[in-house]
Amino acid sequence: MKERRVRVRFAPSPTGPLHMGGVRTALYNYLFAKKHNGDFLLRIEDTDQTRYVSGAEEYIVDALNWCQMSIDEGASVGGENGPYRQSERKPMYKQYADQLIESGSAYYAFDTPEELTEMRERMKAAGVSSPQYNAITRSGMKNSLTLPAEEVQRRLLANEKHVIRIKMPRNEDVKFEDIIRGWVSVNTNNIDDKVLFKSDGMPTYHLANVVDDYLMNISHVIRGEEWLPSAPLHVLLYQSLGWAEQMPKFAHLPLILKPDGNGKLSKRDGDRLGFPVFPTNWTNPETGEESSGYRERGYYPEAFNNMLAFLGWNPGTTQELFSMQELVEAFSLDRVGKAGAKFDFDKTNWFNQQYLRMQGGEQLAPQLKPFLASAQLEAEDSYIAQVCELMKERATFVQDILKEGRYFFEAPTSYDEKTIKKKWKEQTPEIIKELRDLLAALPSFDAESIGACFKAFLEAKELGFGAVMPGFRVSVTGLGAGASMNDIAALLGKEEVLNRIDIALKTIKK
RNA sequence: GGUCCGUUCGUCUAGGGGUUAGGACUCAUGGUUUUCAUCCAUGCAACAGGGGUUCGAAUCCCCUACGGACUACCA
Repeated sequence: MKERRVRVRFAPSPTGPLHMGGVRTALYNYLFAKKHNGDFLLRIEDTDQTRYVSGAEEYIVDALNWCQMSIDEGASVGGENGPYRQSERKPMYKQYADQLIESGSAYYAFDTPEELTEMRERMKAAGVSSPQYNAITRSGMKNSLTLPAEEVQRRLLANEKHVIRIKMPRNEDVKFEDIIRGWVSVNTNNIDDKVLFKSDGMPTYHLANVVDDYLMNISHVIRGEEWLPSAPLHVLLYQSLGWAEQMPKFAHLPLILKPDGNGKLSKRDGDRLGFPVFPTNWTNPETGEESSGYRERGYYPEAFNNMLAFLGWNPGTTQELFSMQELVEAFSLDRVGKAGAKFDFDKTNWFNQQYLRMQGGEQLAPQLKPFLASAQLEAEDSYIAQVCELMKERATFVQDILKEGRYFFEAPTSYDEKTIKKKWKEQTPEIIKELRDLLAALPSFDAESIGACFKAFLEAKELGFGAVMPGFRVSVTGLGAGASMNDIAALLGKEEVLNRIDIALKTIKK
């Protein structure tokens, strides 16, 4: 049998920013597509006009972009199967709804919202916990199954408000094989007569989704587990429309759970727990409320992707650091777990730290520059690169290099109190002064010479490291801890170091 | 409530009949370091419970418990 070309879609609805769970779904789709040399489409599911949020679609495209998932087909890039916004595909759906009516798989329903709630309440009162519009209840409602044909015609011609519902068969087992979960079987008695076509002329998710996946020749539907319960309905739709042969394979992904308590990670968990849930910053256009994103917090998209990929998937080896290309090569849906994964912020930071460290000082320098600029500090590129190289081991984000090593770019304006209190003894000024003069006489001011000089000084004076080093460090950096003083001093240069010592000796008072 | 899906260290997970149940993050301890971080080493720590099947079950089956998703003219 000829293999079908792999075509997958990520199909968010533009009701707000994408959150991590959505990004991971997109990522798995992307990885799967690329692994099989297939296509990754972005389809905007905006059939609910009342929930449309302006800027959300742009946000989604931008976020995907930042995460380095290139879109093969979509509204932002075009393609042969467009349009890629369901609102723009509106005229395409009606015929399929009509087809379902003609084949007897669907029917018109004229019930008003009030009548529907009335029915539900009546059922509840009768002891039915979750009332459904189904094979039983539909006989008591106003629809083309109960109303005389002439009246249905009359109402239709009069343009009376109506929806189209699927006629869910009675007592049939719908089975399908999910790539992640295996065979899933649901009896149709448990599924209601879902609305396929709304009274506003738009299809619901279910119809639009199936029609579009068919028309766009989607081979695999990879989506969140929240869709598992409606998958049987979709399967039925493919069958009723005569598309059983073209039905895509399904893979329902486990959910990403809140790190605390229970439940799936939601948009509202945002900054509540001290970490972003969004890939990039988002400002709610209605309320002006701001939510922080990984990009702006200083995370690398590679680290973010790597972390996300491992939330529910693993390569089966002990390798944890994967470039996008490696992820593509290693990815397989077989290795996606079934159970939900709690998000772990510590691990996310660890990934970022690893990615930071892989880079050389020259790579890091341009990243640090904007932070220097906004702190109104400046330095030569090669100097910044050296600072980065020296400091990267102790940073999680590039900006940490500035945070931890501000003294590389300006003389300390204050001195760490704890260190002064504990280490700045009565004789310290005198010792530091002597060391200063020794350093001043050094012909070559490199780390090695400084180290040698320092050591010789200790030996001559019969002093321990602890008696000299903290004073030296705090004088030059203002801090009690940090990178090797030899390296720091060498980088700063002789003049600057001597200068700082002089100032410190004048300034520091016990 | 109903339907469906799930359950291995605190967290992410490996493992699919015979393993001292492995790795990673976190944490703790020790070593390296003038210090902090890094790095290295070590440690803490798990098969939800009960029944089967089997010579043998974390692994297969059933039940229970717990968790989750869904239950709209939202996706």
